[in-house]
Amino acid sequence: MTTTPRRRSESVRRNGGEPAIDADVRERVRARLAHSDQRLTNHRERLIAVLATAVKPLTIPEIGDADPELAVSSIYRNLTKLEELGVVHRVVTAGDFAHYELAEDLTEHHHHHIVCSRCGAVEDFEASVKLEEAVRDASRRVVRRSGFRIERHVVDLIGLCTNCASVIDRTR
Amino acid sequence: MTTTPRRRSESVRRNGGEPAIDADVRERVRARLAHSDQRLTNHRERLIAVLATAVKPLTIPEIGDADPELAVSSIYRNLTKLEELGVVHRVVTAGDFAHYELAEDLTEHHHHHIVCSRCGAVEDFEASVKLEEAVRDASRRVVRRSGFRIERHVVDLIGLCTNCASVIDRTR
DNA sequence: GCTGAGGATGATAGTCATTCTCATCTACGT
DNA sequence: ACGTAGATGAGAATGACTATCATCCTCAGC
Repeated sequence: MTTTPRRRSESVRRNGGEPAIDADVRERVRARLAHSDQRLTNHRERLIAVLATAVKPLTIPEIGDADPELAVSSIYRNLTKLEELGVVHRVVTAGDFAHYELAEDLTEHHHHHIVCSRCGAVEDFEASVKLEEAVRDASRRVVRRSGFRIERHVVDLIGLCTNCASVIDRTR
Repeated sequence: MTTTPRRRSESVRRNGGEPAIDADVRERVRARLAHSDQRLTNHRERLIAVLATAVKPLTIPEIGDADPELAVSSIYRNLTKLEELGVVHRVVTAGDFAHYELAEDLTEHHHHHIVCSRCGAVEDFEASVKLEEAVRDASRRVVRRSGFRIERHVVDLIGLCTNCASVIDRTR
């Protein structure tokens, strides 16, 4: 991977206090896990709490920083399982680490991403109704034409975050 | 990474013959390299020829298969350099390998991707005018609001390719 | 409360795509 | 032809991610 500067979590929580999941979200997660005979363990709940209180998709180091009780190997194992069950989504960028966020049908908060092509940093943004309609149309057309079974879409705006932009300007 | 089935290139060429670049594209690539004091070497030209004749973004193994003369380490080194110069784009998916394609302003062929969330396979599709307008609008809004310097956008439709869909159906 | 069995945890070792190293080669100006 | 800056390629190194396995929970049945 590219020699990306390693950022760690600064202000990653939506609020300052203890991470606590919305009871509603917790029950929906529990239901989805139960559906596949999976338990909502203490650690999984804390993992989801960290993601639920974040304002943007988090990397594994960021999750570990947010709750140091969580062992790295368990974070990886649980994120993989939770992704299979559709509870979380992996957001792939150009950076060194994958980013994870809660699935949108749990948070009721459909959004898209602004991604820095240099360091892989991710931010959220919400799209217009027109954009969503157009994507839905395209999706339908593709399903009909190709054999793909489309499940969701990604609309990313790629560019340089302020930090990387200034670094590049200085280099030139 | 997930236990992705390792595909190799099957029908990856747009035509069956020797890979040859469109003279127009070659000159534009040469110009862009010269602008940064880089040479369009024989190997770089062949690398670009492989990408230019492909119908979809290619992985490094696929590039190596298409032209076995190209050493893997050189493919990586040159793709990295060419990406910095905006000649190629890296397409990140959930699969084991990154995919590369020629930059759109070289091919004059703006398109988007259908990505399999299970094996990372990628196909191209073209978007409607409405979608493109909506994305452009969103992009402008984001530039004004965040500090990001938006350079391009990605619209991916995520789902399961026919192959992975049938595998999953069989598992259930 | 006690027990046992299936699953969860976490330290550590392993894997493998990607990057780095460096000895060699090539292309171009002089 | 010569020198040099850059390009090449084989192999080593890196590091994100996964697999392993001994240990720890959790909970149903007693």
